[in-house]
Amino acid sequence: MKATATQPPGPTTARGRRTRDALVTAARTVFEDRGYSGTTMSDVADAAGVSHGTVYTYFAGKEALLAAVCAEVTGEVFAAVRVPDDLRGDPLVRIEEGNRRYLRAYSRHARMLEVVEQAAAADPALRAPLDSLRTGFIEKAKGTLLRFQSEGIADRGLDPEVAAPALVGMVESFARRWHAHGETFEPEQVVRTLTTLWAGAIGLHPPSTATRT
Amino acid sequence: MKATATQPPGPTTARGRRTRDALVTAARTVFEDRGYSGTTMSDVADAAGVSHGTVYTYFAGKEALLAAVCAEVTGEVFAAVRVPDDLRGDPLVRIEEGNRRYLRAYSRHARMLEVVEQAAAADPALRAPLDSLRTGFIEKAKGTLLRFQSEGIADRGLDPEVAAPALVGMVESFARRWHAHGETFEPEQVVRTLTTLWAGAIGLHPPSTATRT
Amino acid sequence: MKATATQPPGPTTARGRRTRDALVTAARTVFEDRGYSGTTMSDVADAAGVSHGTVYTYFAGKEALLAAVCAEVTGEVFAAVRVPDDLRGDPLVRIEEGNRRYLRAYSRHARMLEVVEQAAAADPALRAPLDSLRTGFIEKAKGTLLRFQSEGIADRGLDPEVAAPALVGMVESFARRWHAHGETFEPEQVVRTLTTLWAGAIGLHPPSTATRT
Amino acid sequence: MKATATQPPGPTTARGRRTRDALVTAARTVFEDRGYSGTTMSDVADAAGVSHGTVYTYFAGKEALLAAVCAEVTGEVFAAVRVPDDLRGDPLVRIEEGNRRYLRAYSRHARMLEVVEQAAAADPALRAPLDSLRTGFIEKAKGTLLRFQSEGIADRGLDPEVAAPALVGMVESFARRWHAHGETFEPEQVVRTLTTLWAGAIGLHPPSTATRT
DNA sequence: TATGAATGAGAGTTCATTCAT
DNA sequence: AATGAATGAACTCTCATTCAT
Repeated sequence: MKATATQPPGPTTARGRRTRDALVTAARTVFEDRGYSGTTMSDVADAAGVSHGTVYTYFAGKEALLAAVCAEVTGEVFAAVRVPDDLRGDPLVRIEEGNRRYLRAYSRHARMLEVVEQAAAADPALRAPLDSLRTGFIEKAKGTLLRFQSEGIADRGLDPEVAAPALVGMVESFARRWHAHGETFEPEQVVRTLTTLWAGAIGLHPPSTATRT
Repeated sequence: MKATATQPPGPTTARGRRTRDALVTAARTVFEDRGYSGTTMSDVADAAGVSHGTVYTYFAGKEALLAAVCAEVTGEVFAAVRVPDDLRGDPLVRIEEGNRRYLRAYSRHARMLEVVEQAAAADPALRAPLDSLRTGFIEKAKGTLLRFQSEGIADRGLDPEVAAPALVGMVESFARRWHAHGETFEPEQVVRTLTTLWAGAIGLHPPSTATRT
Repeated sequence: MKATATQPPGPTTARGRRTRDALVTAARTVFEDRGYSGTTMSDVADAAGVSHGTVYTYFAGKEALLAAVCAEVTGEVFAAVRVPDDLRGDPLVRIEEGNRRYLRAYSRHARMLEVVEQAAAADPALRAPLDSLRTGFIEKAKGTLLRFQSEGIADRGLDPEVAAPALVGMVESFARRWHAHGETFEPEQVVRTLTTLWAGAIGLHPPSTATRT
Repeated sequence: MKATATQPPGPTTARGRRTRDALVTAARTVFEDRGYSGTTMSDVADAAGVSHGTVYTYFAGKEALLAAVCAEVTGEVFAAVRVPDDLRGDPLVRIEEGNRRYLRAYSRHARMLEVVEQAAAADPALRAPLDSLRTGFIEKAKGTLLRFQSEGIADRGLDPEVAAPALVGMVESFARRWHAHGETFEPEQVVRTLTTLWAGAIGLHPPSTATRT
């Protein structure tokens, strides 16, 4: 472990804020390019156009820098996935829209999430934001499933504690694989297929099926 | 970058074989303990009871060492998951048995797979064995799905290119999460639930029992 | 503080022993030249004619290196000061010979002792050898004083717990000052004076005084 | 080496004087707490409640800051040790009172003197104030001894050039040791013993009482 | 006078890898 | 085949000092 270096205070001047932002942005790019362990503090400083000592003016160390980038990323992902209320009506539409948004958001940030995962393997402290992101999605899925079950339109025999992480994992792992390999799928085809899988998996038999044919 | 070191030839004497085996075994233990980047060549040499120079007699470098361990592990996993022919009859049973074996095999090797993934994030050359493991499972799933579709017992509207990785990913990501967190599930309950999801996802409506008679 | 780095094992080959010795010798010279904080590991490596990584083959760090030098020095000082038994007769001669040897040994090692003291101020772990050296002399002085008192040839009103450190300190601080400044004293004149002070201080009135006149 | 920074001019406004004083006071506390090399300019600035850039408004650098603190301390010590004229009569009383005051002053400032010594070891420029303090005491002792010798109440065979530094060193090194270790002595007992040693060392045989009457 | 952002030289340390024995 | 001494590039992090505002 490391002697917990004191986190520097936030910048107080406009110039400081600008520099800090430049550092986070630069870090994001460089981390995506070279991975966590492949990135040196000097790489980041260079990319931000400051001396490497300056990085330590704003971040206690490499880890804190990644944490800052990570917070930004998970925030963006989570925000991008929120399904608006007006799509609440049809269960299938709701699932589909969720998947569409998730895949879109995940793709944009896939590399960075991969990098964080790499870093977290070496430094468990970085696991937290990833976990809370994932848990957030799982909780959402669990809520959806429970509602469907209580409405009688989903298989009541399913254990939501198992089903929810499994289904979230299904979409996430597909997205990861999609990004990692060069494989080219037609996005809407993917969305449709995953939605069918999701719906079928929970035994969805909505009145909407009638409408859909 | 790295000067492409030539892979040393395999051991020719019995003693050499013994040393090599000891190294692979030691490496496996140490990697699981400390992760890839957390492990030094000396750690491995110490654990195997040889001097660190000796490691280079058998392996071109750290990466080659991990590759050797990785080959062993993926081989074991793949072998452990093969479903015997006599369970081929009932589709549901077949899926269930596949999931059961997969989860079991994954648990045994979860830590090592995690380590390889960590290493692969930093060094893409290590990606290959992981990919081929995953691809193997996906191909199997694809074959199964195609057969079910041609037998008319699964949803013919599903694109197997999307569905297969998604379903394999569902089980894998559940297994990973299961291992990573301390969460305790009742194994058979998990198998049942994942099987229900799998079957429902592909729209399995087995005339199986009927046909079987 | 520092994560206690594991102390490397001693060298096992002749070559290793040679290198280690060269490092200790080089370190001694360089420390004397530049002080502890003014010396870099590379300075030492250069002086020993090895790469700087090699230093870490034998010493866990800078501190361990100083400790090794320090052990050597304190050992030498202590050995050099032992007064042979055949001078045990006359108390005055005994005191004089003790002072003579102490001053001589101290002068030879004054700079290094100063350096260790400097280092100890920043890192209390290094205080130990210095303290035990000093305590060794004080104990010896205390023993001498007690014997003289019990023989009735020294002032019985003196508290040896105070007098012993004071008298040892008198000689030590003179030696230090002598070395630090360029001041040139005639060595035997110094020995004579310090001996007179020592003897007078403890109220020595030996039968020997008769002989001495 | 270091670019000889020009010493900033003294503060001209009342506010400036206040800030400068705050800095010296803060520096004294922090140096005592963390030692010279363990103290950063920011530590001092923080303790004084100013930004670290401000320190350079008043002091050319870290060294100059220590010099300022050091001047204050040595001044206080020297002042505290002056023996008032009305104790000039009895030689023994005079010696005793000198020792009492010295020990008292030393205790109050022991830590800071230690710190300065530490700094001086790395940077000889800081040696000056310490040396002049010590030299001051030695000169005083020399004067005393010479007077006693000329009055015929001290051993005329002693070389004051050697005896004076030795005796001052005796008291100083005792005080240092007293402070450094946790040892608890009864102060008056120490004063008495040191005085006896001092007096005996110079062969004081005061017709004092006789003369005094 | 005060601020605090920026600098950058430089330190200690690690470890994969090479190579003489 | 085995050893372990030697290498040296590379890295993270510190902090005295400067300077625009």
